[in-house]
Amino acid sequence: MGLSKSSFFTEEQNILANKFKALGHPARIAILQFIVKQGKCICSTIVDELPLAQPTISQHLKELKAAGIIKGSIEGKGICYCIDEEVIKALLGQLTHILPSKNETYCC
Amino acid sequence: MGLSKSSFFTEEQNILANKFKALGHPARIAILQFIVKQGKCICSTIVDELPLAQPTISQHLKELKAAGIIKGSIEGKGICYCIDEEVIKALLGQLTHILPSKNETYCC
DNA sequence: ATAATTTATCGTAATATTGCAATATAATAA
DNA sequence: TTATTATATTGCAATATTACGATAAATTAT
Repeated sequence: MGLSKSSFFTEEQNILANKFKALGHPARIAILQFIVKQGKCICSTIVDELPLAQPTISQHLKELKAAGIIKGSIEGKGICYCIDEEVIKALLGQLTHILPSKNETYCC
Repeated sequence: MGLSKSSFFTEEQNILANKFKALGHPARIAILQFIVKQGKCICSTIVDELPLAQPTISQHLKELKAAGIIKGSIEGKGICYCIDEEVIKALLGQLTHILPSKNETYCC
């Protein structure tokens, strides 16, 4: 029925899936890469950098923030976003768990 | 207009986003975790394990396979799926790149 | 206060995803 | 051959996402 049956899965599975989902769009990957490239936080420079309208960028930033991937804080005129290191580290850990241990035998 | 403007982004960004997108659903996380738990590949045991109909599981497996996250091979009666280690390793590497280097200063 | 700048929200059209019943396909078993 | 078992595909309804114009809200500058 189109409704994703998230209630049938564990809270952990839903949260993890949600973070990956937030990373699952080229615009959001581009935004993250740009934030990392700038080193320090930036704000609406992203709008000048990417071929998307300001409301669209704003929406993507909101999603990344809702998933906990980035943090934002007011800085002077605008809002300054940056990567939440802890979240990325946690994702790395969880992806490592999905990596099967090396000494097992596989069939494929 | 709803159409994701993937042509405006690099091939690399699109492929990476696609893999994350494949991981961005609780059912697919559950499927991957189950495959890992079983160690060896399994096939339609997933259907008995998860609260989803067989065509739905089949569709999720197809998406995971299309994104290159899992591999499948015919084994006896059924089809045997397993994690593609190399892909997970590559994802780990790319996530590490998104992790900013530690000695920088952040504003958030 | 007014203007300028920056970011967020609303509304809505186009498209994509999700889930499943029904059905098809493929391979083995009897 | 005819069953049986395992997986894939089709078609469709319900819902979600994507993108953006218009507009609002918030802040700084003049």
